Amino acid sequence: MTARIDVTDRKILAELQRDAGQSLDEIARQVGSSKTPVWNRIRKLREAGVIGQQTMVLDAEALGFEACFFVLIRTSEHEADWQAKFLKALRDRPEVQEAHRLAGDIDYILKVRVQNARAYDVFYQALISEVKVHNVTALLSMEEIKSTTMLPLES
Amino acid sequence: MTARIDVTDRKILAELQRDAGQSLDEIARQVGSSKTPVWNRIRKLREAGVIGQQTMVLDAEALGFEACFFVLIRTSEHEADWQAKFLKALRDRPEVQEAHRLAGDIDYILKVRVQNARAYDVFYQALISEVKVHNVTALLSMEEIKSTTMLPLES
DNA sequence: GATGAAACGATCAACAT
DNA sequence: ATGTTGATCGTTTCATC
Repeated sequence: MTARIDVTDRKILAELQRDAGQSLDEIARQVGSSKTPVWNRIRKLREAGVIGQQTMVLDAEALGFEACFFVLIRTSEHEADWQAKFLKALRDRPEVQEAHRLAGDIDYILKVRVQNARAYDVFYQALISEVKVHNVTALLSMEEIKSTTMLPLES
Repeated sequence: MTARIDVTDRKILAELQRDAGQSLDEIARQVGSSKTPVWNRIRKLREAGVIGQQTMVLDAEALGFEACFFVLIRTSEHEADWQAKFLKALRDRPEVQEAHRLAGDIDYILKVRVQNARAYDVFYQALISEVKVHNVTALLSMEEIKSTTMLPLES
């Protein structure tokens, strides 16, 4: 299933996640190879789904998204169709940037990025009116110390 | 300070975060403009810091990062130099993908991506030996329902 | 894995509105 | 001031060795 990913592949991936804008020549130089083999590897990694979306990371604050909440959710419902409905609600709401189902006491965690506290409340009210949840705790971020999607690929 | 960002800028940004690989011509067509003005706007947004890193999002699981933890941290220390040391520790550790300072009861939340539970323990032991923390709760992700850095820019 | 050719895209200057 | 055109240059893509 999973294609074998060797040291050169990992170096290429490390470069691509660091700066997806650089040219093949630059990447080839960094990984100690040349254009064509690098290009073929990238194509294969893309086909295998190892490489996903290519995006520009934007400055949330500059665009008016000044509030960020982490939301801890406990629920008493664990039937399949409740879950399907809940997951769909999360996937459909663009303010939800992350959603994970957890092991243990707390069932779900969300990261929600909104304009301000009032916009969070609108989101919250809409969510709880759509699906029943037992307990919700919102943690308000005061400062984003770090935020990256980069994986440490130096192995 | 913050440059005015108009509707066209927002449309361009929406396209760039959706797919940073598309050509200027495509973007221009999508936003109803043409190449040069779009290019000038992108340059300005880049200079203003609204556009940050250009990256490829990789499949963490395919690369062997099979465990993801959210870590809730309480501390009793609130002096400036403790904080500086703590923040530096977080920024220096590549397994920390997100770190936020919070309002309220819990002081910090981290998102930590590692190979497996044992690698998390190594990280945890290293962190608490570097800086004193009062209380740590780790939430283990069982399923990544959603993960994006995209901001909802349809305003 | 290297070479090179053809298609394509970015960048910028000169021009037009 | 802002949009349009096109020339130039670099890059990607792919066939061939």
